This record gives sequence, C-alpha cells and structure tokens, in this order.
Amino acid sequence: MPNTFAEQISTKLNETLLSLPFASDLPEGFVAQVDQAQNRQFGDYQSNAAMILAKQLKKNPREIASTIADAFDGGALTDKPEIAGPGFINFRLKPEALSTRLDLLIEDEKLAVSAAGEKKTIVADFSAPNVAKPMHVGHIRSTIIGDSLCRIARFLGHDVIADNHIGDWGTQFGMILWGWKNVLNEEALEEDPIGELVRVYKLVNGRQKEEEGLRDECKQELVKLQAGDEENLAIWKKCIELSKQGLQKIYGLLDIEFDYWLGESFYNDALAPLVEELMKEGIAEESDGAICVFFPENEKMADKPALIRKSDGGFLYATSDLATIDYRINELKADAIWYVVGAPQQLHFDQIFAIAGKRGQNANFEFIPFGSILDKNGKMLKTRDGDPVQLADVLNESIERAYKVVDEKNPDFPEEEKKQIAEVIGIGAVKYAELSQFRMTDYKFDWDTMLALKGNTAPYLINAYVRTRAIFRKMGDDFQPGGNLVLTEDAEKDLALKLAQFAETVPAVLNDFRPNTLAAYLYELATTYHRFWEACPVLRAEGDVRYTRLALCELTGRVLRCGLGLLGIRTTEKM
RNA sequence: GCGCCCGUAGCUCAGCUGGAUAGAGCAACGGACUUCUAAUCCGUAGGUCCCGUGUUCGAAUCACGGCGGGCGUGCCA
Repeated sequence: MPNTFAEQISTKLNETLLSLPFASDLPEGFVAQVDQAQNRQFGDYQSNAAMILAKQLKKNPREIASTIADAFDGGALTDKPEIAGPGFINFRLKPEALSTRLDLLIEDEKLAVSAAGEKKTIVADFSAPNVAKPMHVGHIRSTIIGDSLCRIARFLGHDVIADNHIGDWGTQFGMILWGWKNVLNEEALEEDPIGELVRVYKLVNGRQKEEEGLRDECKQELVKLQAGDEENLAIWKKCIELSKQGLQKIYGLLDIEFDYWLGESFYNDALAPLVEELMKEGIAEESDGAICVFFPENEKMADKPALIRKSDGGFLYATSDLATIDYRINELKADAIWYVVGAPQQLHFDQIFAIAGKRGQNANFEFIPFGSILDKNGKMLKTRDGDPVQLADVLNESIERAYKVVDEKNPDFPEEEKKQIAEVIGIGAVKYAELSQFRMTDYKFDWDTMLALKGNTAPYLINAYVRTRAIFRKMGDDFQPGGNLVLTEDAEKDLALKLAQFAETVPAVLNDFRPNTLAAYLYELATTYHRFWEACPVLRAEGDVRYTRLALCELTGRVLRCGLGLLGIRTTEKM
C-alpha cells in the first residue's frame, strides 16, 4: 500500500533538504517531520523543520523555510509550499492528488491502512470478571477498551489472542461454598442463577464480617476445595458454569468474543513448582515466613517486595500472574502481552514485569491502565461493598432509551427493526462514551452522560453512516466504480482529505493505546460529511460531479463502518 | 513517608512524541426543513489551561518546587 500523504510529503521534503547548499551542515540523522495542519487556513500539512534547523544552522528560520520552499518540487502531490508565521512550511494538496487517493481507496478493502511493519503475536488480557459476582460498571472500561485494541491490532495484521483471565479461584469461594450449602434458594437458582449466586455471596460476605465463627467455617470450605474435596469441587464447577452462561449473555450483547477463558484456576498446578524454581534461581527468598521477591536494584520498588507465597503456604495473585506469563510465552508464543487493567494496579504490574525481567523473559509487556469510575460522591466504585450499578442494567437502560427515540422518529418501522436499531444504537452509545475519552481520565458515573444520544455520540456517527446508505437506497443501486473524479467544492476536498487520513489515524492508536484518537477522527469525519451533505446535492448532480459525490458517500460509509467496527460499534442501514 | 495518576469554558471532556488566535459536546440565545433521514446544519456567547520558577525562537504539553483531589504501598484480587 502506498504511503500516506504525510509520509509522501515527508519523503519529498527530506530529499529536498539533502539537495540544498547547507545539506552537509544538517545534524546527524535529521529527519523533517510533516504533520497534519492544525488549522485548515494554513493548508493541509505543515512542517516545522526550518525552525528546528534555524538554531543548528544559525540562520533566520523564515530564510531557511523559503530556501526549502523554493527548492521543493511538489510534483503531482502539492502546490508550491507557503511560508507563514515564525517559519512554518505549509503544504496544500493538489485536487488531483486527492482524486488519485480516492481512486485507490475505492479499490482497497483496508482503506489504505498499511499492515504493521512487524507482525506480532499479542495476548490481550482484559475484562477478567470474577465468577459469582456481577459485572458492574467498573468492568466496562477494561472490557470495551481491551476489545477495541484487539480489533485494531488484528486489523493491522497482528495475531491477537483475547484471553479472559476470569477470577475463578480465591477466597470468595469459601463464602460461596458455605452459602451454597446453607442459604441457597434452589428455585431462585433455577430462575436467575447469577442473581442467586450474587445474593448468596453478598449475604455471607456481610455476615462473616460480624461473625468470627462463620469466617472460620468459610475458610474451612475453601481449604477443603483447595485440597480437592469432591463435593466442593463439584459445587465450584457448577458455579463457574452458571457464571459463564451469564457472562456470555452480556458479551453477546456487547458483540465481544474471547479466544480463551483461562482463569486463575487453570494455573493452580503451576504455582508451587514456580515458587520452587524462583527460590532455586535466587530470585525469591524467604522473609518473615513468606516467600518474596525484592528489588534492591530499583529505587522505586526497593522497599516494595512482591509476595508470591504467604506464610500459611497459600499463593497470591502475583504468583498466578507469573504462571500466566509462562503459559502465554511458552505455549501461546506471545511476543507481546497487553494488560488492560485499572490504574491502581500499577505497582503490581511493575513488580510482575520486573520479575519476568529477572527470569529473562523479554516479551513486550504493556500495562494499559485506565482511570476509575466514581460514584456520586466522587468515591471509587468498589465491588465488595455497596451496590455498584450492574453492567447489564446500564446496557438495558441504554437500549431502552434508544428505542424511545427510534419509536418517536420512525413509528412506522416494523417492531423487529426498531428493536434491532435500538440495540445497535444503545450499545454503541455506551461503548462510544467510553472510547471517546482518554482512558486515564476518571469520571463520575452518570446515566445521562453515559447514555447521551445527542452531540458527540455514537448515534451522531451512525447517523452519518445511515445518510450515506440512504443515497444508494434512493438511487436503487450500489456504488459502481470506474468513473472520473473531479473535486471542485471545498466541502468535497475537505471530505476527501479526511477520508485519506484514516490511514494516518488507525496505526497511531497503538502508539499509546488511545482508541479515543480514532473516535475523535471518526467524529470529525462525520462532521465533515454532514457539512458536505448540506452543501453538495448528490443525486441531483450530473456526470462526473455526481460520480464524485457518490464515491465520497460510498467511501465515507465504508470508513465509518470500518472505523466504528474497530471501536466495536456496529452500524445500521436505517435509524 | 514514598510511589503512581489527575487538575483546561457553568457542566462533561479533547488537545500523544513542544508549534501559529487553546478546541468539541451539553446547557443558553438566534437562524435554516416544498430538498438524498433535521438523531442534521449555520451563527452568538462563554477561558488566570491549579499556582510559581526554569529550559526554548516558541510551553496546556518538558523539568523542578508548591497547592488541591484520587489511588497504591509485606501475607485480598
């Protein structure tokens, strides 16, 4: 796939620099950057190379800029560059360059997005809910961000393995087992398995805080489970089965799939040998009865050891995370492992990655943290106590609100269609609300913010897509390539440029794992299209103009569908 | 104590590797539907980018120091 406009201009610019009298004075390895223009009044692309070079060459930046601009041959790509401000070099694309690009996009399923240079096997660890506890809004971030990053990485040609590392082992099972045996309501379990498990968990969790005896009994149940007691093992398996069914329902609604569900319990047998090994290698040592790894070489963690075995012999989540890394590197052949996990776990992952380093495991580990969702009082939502809003309720409420709007605007649509549209829009709205903001930003949970349907939201983008489809529906035919493109109106050129820049946007998302940059691009594309829509009639136009506008509609539709797809958001033909 | 993150319009937030007059949405106000979906578009108004110092031709962005908030920090995950 040919390079993006930014790359093409950059190549020409650097060639130009080497042809100039001061070429030999350029700093070693200097490469001129070309960026999208901040403001369209200055052109389409800009470079600040002259200002950077001014210091090195001890010359006036505007003088250097004009030397460069004079020597720059834009060919079929750009007009003669202009100098502005303190020494910016501004480039404006020729309409022919835009048309050529559009012709290429029409032919290319991937819409000119190049595959990543080096294909990697990436294991993505996200969502990871706990068994027998409901998914609440706190899980939404990991789940939606992780899924989107997977889709983008796959689109760029990587092998991506989505692994749902569910919490299916641990202290909560002591309480659940005791509850199952003592306070379980069989009928309720039939009717609403998850609901009943949650009720039992909460009930026992609440009581054991007060009653010391109960706390011990729960602990006994846990010990029996870990020792392989048949009855407890059977109950445990049943709980996981029921929980998975409930989780699948939500993932189905969210249109999210995992390649593996390798929960914590999968690694149980690996934990004891792993600790042994770490001791033998001198990486771990005994301290106050527990087995720890110390990091004296790292200033920040020098006083923060990682515990991998408790003094009572039990293992911790650091231990199972280490065993998980072994499996992912050795069995799944991971080159990279991505953890989409809340920011509070920064230290934990610093430690885990440091231990992996000590063991010589040099996969590319990425901790991809996100900020907290706060309650009305600005406090973090906690799973343990209180009643955080359940994810399923958020999704259902969102679909319901979307349905009301569909029903109001299109009362004549068949019931089934209205429901489908409401689902696409409702789920899309929740996902877009999450993905359109920077992942580290904390936010207060608010129904109206999360489920908004106006402004910079999923329905706005989907509406732009629907409009592209409405044209072809009205025309009664699909887009037929092969015509002659002529871009004359500003609205057409603006749109063409935006479409071309999809290829500059998608790969950049993975630089810092920011799906919100893609969301922002799609919003701008939709806005640009809506403006084009107001300014340029399509079906009333004729000849090349009509063909050009049809092509712009077709491509806008494809980029929106593809881009929204990368965010995990579906589209609909009507709304 | 130490570490990490955050502080931008009335509200919710963009603004990655430093670039030109700091941008959106919501809310407010004023316009545009005999037209391919008005879930749209156009316009008005709204700012000590927490404070200070430094680096730089240039700082919301980088460094250092404060202030405010959140989270984490040896036997939960």
